Amino acid sequence: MRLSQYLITTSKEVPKEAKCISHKLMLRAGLIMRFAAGIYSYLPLGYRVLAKVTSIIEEEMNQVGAHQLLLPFVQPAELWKKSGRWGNYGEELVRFKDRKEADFVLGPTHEELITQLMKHQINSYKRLPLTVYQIQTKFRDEPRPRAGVIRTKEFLMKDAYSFCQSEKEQMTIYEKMKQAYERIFSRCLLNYRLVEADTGPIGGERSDEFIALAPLGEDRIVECEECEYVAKLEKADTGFPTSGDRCPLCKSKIRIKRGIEIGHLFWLGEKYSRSLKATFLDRMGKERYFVMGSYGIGVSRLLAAIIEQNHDEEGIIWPKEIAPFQAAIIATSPETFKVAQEIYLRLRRGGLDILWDDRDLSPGVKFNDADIIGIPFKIIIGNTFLKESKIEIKTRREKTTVKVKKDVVFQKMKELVQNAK
RNA sequence: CGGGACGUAGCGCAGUCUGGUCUAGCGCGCUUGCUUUGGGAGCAAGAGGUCGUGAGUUCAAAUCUCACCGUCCCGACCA
Repeated sequence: MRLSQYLITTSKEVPKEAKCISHKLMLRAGLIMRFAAGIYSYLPLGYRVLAKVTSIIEEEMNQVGAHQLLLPFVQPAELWKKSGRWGNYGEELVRFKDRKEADFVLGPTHEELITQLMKHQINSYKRLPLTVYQIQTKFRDEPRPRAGVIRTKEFLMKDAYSFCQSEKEQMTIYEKMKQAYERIFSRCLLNYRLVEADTGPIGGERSDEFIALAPLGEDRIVECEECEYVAKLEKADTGFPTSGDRCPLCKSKIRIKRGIEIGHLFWLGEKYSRSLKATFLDRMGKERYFVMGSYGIGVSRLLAAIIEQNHDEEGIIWPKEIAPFQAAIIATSPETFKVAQEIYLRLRRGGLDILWDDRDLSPGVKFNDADIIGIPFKIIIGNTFLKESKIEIKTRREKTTVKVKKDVVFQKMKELVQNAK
C-alpha cells in the first residue's frame, strides 16, 4: 500500500475524551472515529486490524470443527417472548416496531435465533454434536459506555453455539472450545486468566471467563502469588478478600488484579432448547432437548486489550499476526525514493503486506507514524544506503537494527517476520 | 440512574470569575510557493468559527440567568 494514497490520519495530540491508553492510541493512530457515546467506526487501518483478529478467530473455530454462518441482526420479538428474555433482559435490549407494529429487537446475543434455526435444521442424533459460529455486530444499550472500544453500545462479537445430545458430549465440546480460546488469545499475545464466572442474562448452569489483565479493566480477580488459585472477586471462596489476604488453598498471599473480559464460555444445558421446544430424536427414537453451550469473544474489545498490553511511549506494538502491515518502507532522502519503490514492489511480489511511506515529509514524521501505528518493522533506505549500500531494518518491539544488502532484503524480511512475536 | 467535570476552527487550548479592548486569539494540523530531508524542519502568504442549542437579562453576551442537548470520569448495573 502506498501511504500517500491511503486513508491514514495520525495525530500528535490526543482528543481529551480519551483517558485510557488503548483509547488514546487508537485515536492517535487513526484506527477509529467516534460518532456517539459507545458508537465507533473503524477506519481502513483499524478495519485491517479487526480483520486480522477475525481471521485468527475463524482459523481456530474452524480448527475445532465449528461452522461459520450469519444470523440476522434484527430479530423478531416472538422468540424473545418465548425464551422469557423479552421481559427480563432489561433496558439494554433495544426494541422497536416495524411499520406493521410488529415487535423486533436489535440482537445483543443470538441464543434464541440459533436455537430456532437448529430446531428446524436438525432432528436426528446422527447429526450431533454440531457447533456453529458467526462474527457479527451486536447492540446493547449500555447505561454507560466507557474506555473507547472496551465497553460500547455497538460492537463486533464472535458467538458460537454448540448442540449436543448429552451432557458428556457437551463437556467435550466445552473443553475443545476452551482450548481454542487459549490458542486465540495466545496468538494475540495476551496475558490472561481463566476464571469461573456468573452466568448473567445469558443464563445456564455454569460459565467461565477469560480475563486479559489490565489496570483499567472493569473486572476484578483474586490471584494467589504461589499456587494456581484464581477467581473472580465476587466468586472468591473467602468472601470479599483484599490484597494480602490468605489463599484459600495454600495460605500464601493473594493479590487483587483488574482485567478486561475478552471471552466467555456458557454451559447452557437445556435452558433455551426447552423454552423454544427444540428437540431431536435420539438412538431410541425418543424426543430429547438439545444440550447447549454458547461461547463469546468481544472482537472489537480484543483490540483494546491487545493495545493495553502491547505498547510503549511511541505507540502501539502490534503482534505480527495482528499488525495492519508487516513492515513500513521509509526512504529518508529524495535520492533513495527509486530504491524504496523497487524494494516495495519486490516485497509485495513476495507476498508481504507492506506500507510504503512515499510521502514527501521529513524522516522523523515517517518514523513516528510507523511507530504509533505499531508496524512491526521499519525498512529504512537513506544515508546508510548512500554510504554503505545497505538497507536498515528496525524492529518495533525489540528496537534492534540489522543492515542488509538490497538483494537480500526480501529473504531477511521473511526470516524476521517468521521469528517475530 | 446517583455524584463530578467539561462543551470556543479538524485536534489541543486561552479568553468566561470582573459583560464593552473579541470584527474572538494561540499551538498543532491543512492549502500555495521556495528552501530543507536520519526521529514530529524553516521562511513567506493563505483558508478555516451559528463561541453546543434555545430562551432570557442588558444600550451591549463567548462572558450573567434558566432550560435543554452532548461528551468524559467515579459509582450502581452489566458481556
